[in-house]
Amino acid sequence: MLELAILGLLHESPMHGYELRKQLTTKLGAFRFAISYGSLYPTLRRLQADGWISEGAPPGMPASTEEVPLLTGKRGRVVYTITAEGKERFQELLGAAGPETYDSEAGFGVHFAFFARTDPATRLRILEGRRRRVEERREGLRDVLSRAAERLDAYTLELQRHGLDACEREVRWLEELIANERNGTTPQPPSAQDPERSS
Amino acid sequence: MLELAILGLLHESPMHGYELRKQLTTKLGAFRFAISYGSLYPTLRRLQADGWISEGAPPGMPASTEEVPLLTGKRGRVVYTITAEGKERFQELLGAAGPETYDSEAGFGVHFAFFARTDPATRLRILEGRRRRVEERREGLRDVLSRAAERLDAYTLELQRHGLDACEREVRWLEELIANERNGTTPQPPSAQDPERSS
DNA sequence: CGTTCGATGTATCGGACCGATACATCGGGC
DNA sequence: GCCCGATGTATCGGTCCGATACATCGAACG
Repeated sequence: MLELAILGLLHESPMHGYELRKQLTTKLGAFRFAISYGSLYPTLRRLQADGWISEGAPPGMPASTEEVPLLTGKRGRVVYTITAEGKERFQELLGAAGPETYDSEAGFGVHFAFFARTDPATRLRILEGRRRRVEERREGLRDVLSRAAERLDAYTLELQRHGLDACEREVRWLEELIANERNGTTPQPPSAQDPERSS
Repeated sequence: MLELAILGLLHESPMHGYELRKQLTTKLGAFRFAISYGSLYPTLRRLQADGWISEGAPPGMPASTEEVPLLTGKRGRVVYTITAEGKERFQELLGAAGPETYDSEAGFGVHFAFFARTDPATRLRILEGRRRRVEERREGLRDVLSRAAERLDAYTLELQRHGLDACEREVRWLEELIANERNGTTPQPPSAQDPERSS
């Protein structure tokens, strides 16, 4: 999950850890409150070991802009740049639409956040998969509320009702997005200003 | 988190792992889809080591009812019973209203699910703490939407909007619950049929 | 009658992610 | 001159998840 998110952000521009976390928080803030450094830094090191990202400025760009002068001490800010292999990996992860994509809030949120760079067919598959998942959950809650309501106290009942309401709302939201997706009226800016693969 | 949930369920009646998971799923199904055995069984063992629960039927009850006859093979079903210390521990956890109580969905959900056995003052503190947390999140989303809207693509924007909507809805829900709580018109069954401490 | 299949049931392992914590630098206000 | 909050990198222990394995039981199906 974090892997996709990090690659996606570094695909837009090189960044160091702190900035990465801030961007992660604002872009995915709707689904998770904040990403912990305890997961961010280990993941960064793993991505680097796998060759998807590398330390330092991108090879094409001169590294002299402004990231170096600030580090007077020993442990300066470390800028991470996505590699060519990393970009391929990103596309691969983007295209994946397995259960891990819609099972968790976070998983769906991250994929959705990069929908502008996902091809339309995959977008549709992810939205429909997510809808199916939420519908299952909704049915489960309805069953509990209709069949076992008398055996639960009022607070638990209220919790279920609130959960059911949220499910119904999300399903309606997804329906709308799916409909938009089908007739191309996507709420998305035309790809003119974002040429899909700028490398 | 799991600790509180398990103690709460075992407080109602002794149970084995499988049944525990099912109850967990229906009672807390509004917040988490299902609890994994990978967390359930280790937690059960930890609780047993700490002395909060014990294997076998409760000391007061004859264990002959129906849990023993089914185990013909070697590894039969293991019934867990809450101990007296476990009940104290449960009360202690119930009364806690720290950040861990409202920070995560799951944490809040579990506490809320046992509100019928929580004292009114704690209920109010937890609801208000949760509201505060969700309001902060809501403000963060509003800031992003008003200040950085033009720098985000339409999908990310839509995600934020949906998140903001969910936050506003939850705040309203909490307001209602808090109001009910304050003038005693709680949607809760009077404590007559559940004498708080039946041991 | 055997067999297969789904529900019931216990259990472990690796991995993802979090929360707390530590430490270091820098700019600005007092 | 000093402290404080924002910036910045990093680790550690712990919680929980997902996949997997394995065993029993009753019912369905040939």
